Amino acid sequence: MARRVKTPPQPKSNLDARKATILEAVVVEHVDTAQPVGSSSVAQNADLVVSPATVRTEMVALEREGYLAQPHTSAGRVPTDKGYRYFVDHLEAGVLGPAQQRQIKEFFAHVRGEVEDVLEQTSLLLSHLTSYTSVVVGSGHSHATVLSVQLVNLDARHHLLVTVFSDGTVTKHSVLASFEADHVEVSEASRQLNALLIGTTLEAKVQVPSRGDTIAKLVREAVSLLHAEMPTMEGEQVYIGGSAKVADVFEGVETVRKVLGILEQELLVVSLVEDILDKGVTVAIGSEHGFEPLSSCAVIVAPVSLDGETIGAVGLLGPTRMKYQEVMAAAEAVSKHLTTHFGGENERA
Amino acid sequence: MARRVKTPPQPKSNLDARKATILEAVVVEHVDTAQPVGSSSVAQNADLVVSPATVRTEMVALEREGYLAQPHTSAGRVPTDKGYRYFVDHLEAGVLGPAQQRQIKEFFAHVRGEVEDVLEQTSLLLSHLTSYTSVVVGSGHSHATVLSVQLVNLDARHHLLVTVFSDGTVTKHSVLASFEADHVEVSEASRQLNALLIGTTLEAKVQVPSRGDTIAKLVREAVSLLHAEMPTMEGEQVYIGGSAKVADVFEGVETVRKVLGILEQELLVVSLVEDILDKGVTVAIGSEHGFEPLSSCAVIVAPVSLDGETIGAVGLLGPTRMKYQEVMAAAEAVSKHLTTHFGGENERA
DNA sequence: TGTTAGCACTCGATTTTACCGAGTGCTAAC
DNA sequence: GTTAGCACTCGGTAAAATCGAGTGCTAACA
Repeated sequence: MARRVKTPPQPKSNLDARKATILEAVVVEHVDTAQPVGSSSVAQNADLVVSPATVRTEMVALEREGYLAQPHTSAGRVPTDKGYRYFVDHLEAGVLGPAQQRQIKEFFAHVRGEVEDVLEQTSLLLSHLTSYTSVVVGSGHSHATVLSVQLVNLDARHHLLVTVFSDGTVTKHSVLASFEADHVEVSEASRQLNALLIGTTLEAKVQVPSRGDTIAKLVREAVSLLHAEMPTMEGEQVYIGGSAKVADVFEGVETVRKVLGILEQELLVVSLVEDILDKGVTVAIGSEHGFEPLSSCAVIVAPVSLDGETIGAVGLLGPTRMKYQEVMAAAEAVSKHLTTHFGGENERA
Repeated sequence: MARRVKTPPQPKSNLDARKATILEAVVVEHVDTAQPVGSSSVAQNADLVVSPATVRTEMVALEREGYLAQPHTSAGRVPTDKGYRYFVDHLEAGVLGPAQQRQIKEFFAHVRGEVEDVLEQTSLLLSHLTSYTSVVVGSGHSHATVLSVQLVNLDARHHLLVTVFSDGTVTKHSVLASFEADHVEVSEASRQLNALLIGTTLEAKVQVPSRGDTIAKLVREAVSLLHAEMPTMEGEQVYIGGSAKVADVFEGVETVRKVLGILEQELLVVSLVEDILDKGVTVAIGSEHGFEPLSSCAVIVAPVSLDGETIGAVGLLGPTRMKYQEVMAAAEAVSKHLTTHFGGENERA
């Protein structure tokens, strides 16, 4: 039962100033200590000038309204998902520490290489920066156009279809033909494929030759292979950085196992991140993403765009008890840098 | 201090039959129960017809010789690395369960797609089969020959060098030129590159044009990019399956964290596997691989070859307390299947 | 009416103690 | 060389005792 997150922020979450302060104090302390927070530490800590007793009264109210929970009688309070949600919704944009800022600048000043490499490195950066597990997603090339297609023959029946797209990605497909084709025929097929496909996107229909000769058959085979890729997630790239952090950050072997298991299924991770992005949200807390096995996790995402188009995302996965401000700032900073990195690179207008 | 593993098996490991039986019983039971093993259970269990007291005497000897250890006085015995080593050295080849055999057959009968996909799937198979973490390594294409080179231009200064090798791998390299080049020049460079490189390996030196024109510069740039790849591990492929199993199989969060951290550094994993392969060994137990952070692990490897050449390996990583027989059988079976899978595919002689 | 001090009470966490028993090493008899 | 017998060790578990952080409630207070 996923809690729906609407674009208008905090539909009815209106807490008076003091309750808000108390909630915030509880979140901050609990994130820091991982322990239930008692009334007295809140009373001292925050810039409230009230007694613990008053705080207690407020806490009872906050609990009734679902922002806090009590692990058991006579323990302190712990934020609920709803409590965290209020907290992040009312978080003013965090600033990154100077050391981290420098680290990011440094990184993007020196990083080079293929897009794939950059994304992979970025995922490591993010994970180092935040000490949570990071996910970097590069969207598939659904509206990239074909720059070049080439059919290379390995032997009489095996060929390799290599396609270059305008976004710089390269795909390969094995073509296993039921008939033999020689070098000349393959070259000709290659030429025809180029003529046919260059400039098109994979979504576009193309007119394939219906003749029955070897060349036409090769062409048809190749085109269908390429287009078969579309409906699947193929072409999506996922880079997961710091999965070892899972063991640090979650307590309980069971949780660790579950989260690691999820991370292994990269398709799942991609769709999770994209779901969250689609909702227009940057943070999904606990059950909000509607993905039960990760109900003790929070996921923070930030889109990476190019020409107004979302071409990927960076994400961070940690426990709901997470340093939201820092992590959100890091995700945002990195996604911005990535955006300009690719933007600057592709100045081919 | 890595224990050297020489080709001549068990240099001085000669235990009389009874000691061997006892050691074996201890290993088997401890692998099964994860508990120290006492003299009485050994006396009952094994087909020894001696009393616990006798077993105890033998155990004292085995401990003195370094095959067994005692967690503390008045606990049972636990095998040492040396104990496990003796055990696996004297293991007759295990047979796979019929269910597993079927699973493997099934898998290789139905698997298709690119080599990379097959290897990745295989790593999942292995991990399912054994419930340990698996590592599948594909060697780089160091002696594959170039089948095709193509330079595709993205814009005036950005080009993409796409190379197809005889082993079916495809690489891409961004070429960022300091000068502009038009479509025609790039095509010509592409043509020349083909003439120059087709049929060569990346190890071979080629005669690049020394002229100063755009085309020659492009060609030189491309060739140097390709050759720069060689010394690094690039081209190595690693597929790790079931890293979540780490959390099941090792006790202690600390160990889990450490092992996961290692697994993240894929280069490390590759070199570990290749080290073990180089030693001509199939099992590295505990400190044998000389890699301290994995001192509580055993690694089982099996090479995958093609035409007598080792083209990759499958590996399994678990605790030293591991089901060696089963796992070795699985690794061997899968590596055999992989070998014939690729062997059968590439019948282009 | 909202705030606070006071207080009895709860209940998980920690420490203490007691105890059990699996397993050992040794010795003496077979 | 093997075995039964036996005293001894020591980790693991369970029961008991204790502690104290934190609560909810009530009554007094501003």
